[in-house]
Amino acid sequence: MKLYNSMSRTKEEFNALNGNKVGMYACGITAYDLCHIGHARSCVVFDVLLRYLRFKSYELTFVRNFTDIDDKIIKRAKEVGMKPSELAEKFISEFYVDMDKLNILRADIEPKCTEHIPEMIELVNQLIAKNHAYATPSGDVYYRVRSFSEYGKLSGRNIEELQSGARIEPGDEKEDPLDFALWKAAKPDEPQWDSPWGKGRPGWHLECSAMSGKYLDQPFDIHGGGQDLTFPHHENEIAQTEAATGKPMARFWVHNGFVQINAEKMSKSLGNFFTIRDILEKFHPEVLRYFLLTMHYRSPLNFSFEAMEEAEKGVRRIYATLAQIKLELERSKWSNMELPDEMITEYQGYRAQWALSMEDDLNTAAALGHIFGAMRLAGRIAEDKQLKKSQGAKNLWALLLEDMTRWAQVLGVFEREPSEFLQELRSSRAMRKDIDVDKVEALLTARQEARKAKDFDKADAVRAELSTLGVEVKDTPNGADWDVG
RNA sequence: GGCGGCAUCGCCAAGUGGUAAGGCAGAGGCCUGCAAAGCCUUUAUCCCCAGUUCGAAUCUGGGUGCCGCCUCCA
Repeated sequence: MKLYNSMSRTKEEFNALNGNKVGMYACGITAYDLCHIGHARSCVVFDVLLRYLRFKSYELTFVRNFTDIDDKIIKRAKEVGMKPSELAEKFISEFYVDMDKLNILRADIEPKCTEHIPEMIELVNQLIAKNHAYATPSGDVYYRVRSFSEYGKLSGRNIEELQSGARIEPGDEKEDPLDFALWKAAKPDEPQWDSPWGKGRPGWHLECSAMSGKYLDQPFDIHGGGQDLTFPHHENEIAQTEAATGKPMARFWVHNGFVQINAEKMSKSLGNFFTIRDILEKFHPEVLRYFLLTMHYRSPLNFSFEAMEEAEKGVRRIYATLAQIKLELERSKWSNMELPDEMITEYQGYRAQWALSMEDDLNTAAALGHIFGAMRLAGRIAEDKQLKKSQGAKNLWALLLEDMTRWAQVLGVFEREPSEFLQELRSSRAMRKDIDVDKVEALLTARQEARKAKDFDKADAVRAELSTLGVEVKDTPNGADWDVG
């Protein structure tokens, strides 16, 4: 497959160096608050990458860390009167709640920063020994950025450009404004660990170098994260790891694009901030996951509730078609008729295009387009009175369901039993629109009785009433059904 | 100021040299007691200008507009 490598700024052919073993590391969350849509996107993107690599039979080891100690955690813990470790634990468990709903698979290894202090200290020791780092009298340790000649290679910056923007805070003991902290001397009332430089705690960038180094062979295959982590976080990881080991850190650097609100960056300061929970109050989690896959992972993605409603319709349509096909397949007798060759060819086209799309830098948006194509074809066959009873239709539908299982497994959507999912989706929509389900059922029964008596005026009146409630009635061969309009 | 990205139908969105996927919305039709759902048909020459090429949404140069990073951030 082709994968865009931020380091080379091109799509490159991805292959594993070590047989079919692949090591992947993604920067996880800092556990100080609930996850927002941006986290959801990043996690979905790397979840699909992980699923796809496994689908392609790579033997993948995926590491995703938790930052469970840093400035933000300490600050928030003070605000709410918790210990930083308690706060981090709380938000790590909240993370799992959200991610499970979004059908994000667990990483193989989910290391926590505070459980890897010795590894980090060891890494700092190596850097000091190689003159890439220095301790200050107060017990801070800084990375000597100018000692690493390749600094800036990932983010495409050079030292001089960075120099102009860098500042020294009062009281800093840095040799150079560009230097960044590897180890921070302890402050009173803050979590601290013993180290050769006195009590203190690790800097943020250090943990990813230490933990990826511990769990993955270097260079490992894929390092992922949000676009904003490119600089300085990933740049600093590279500086740390490569200066210490003398080996490249990772072969592919993969960055997902940002979620935006009204074409602007989502941030707390702008007040345009949505947590995953905010969304799931109104929408089924699978709708969110689907929505996140309708755009290429490197593009900025504009979030809105209107866009979510559209996504919801898309998901519903796929499942509705699947449900219809499953129903059709219950037929016991099939004619000997085969499908026209053009239909077979068309179907094979969607199938092939799906694979090509995924091969091309994980183009889930295009892949979904081809799934729609396949669904439309399936529906077209079901519309044809002759074809729908044919052996040919049966074979194609069975093949489609089989393919769909694979597609769903990779994308992490459309995995559910269609009828069950449609029920859940309807409940979710009914809740969002404040629809009283019991009342709807009662009206529906009344309408059915009227219809049985051929009292269509009354039946239509009831339907009109349902319509004002926001409910649309569907008459099917198996009775009346309803959905949120 | 430096670095980078983006601009495709009413909206969302694929498409990196060979003649514009798909979704949502709209229109007409089939189906239906009437509807809904579904299916069929239908709606673009790709921000502007110049250039390269037999051929460009796709490459080059210039312009305009928007966004991101450079400070914690998925």
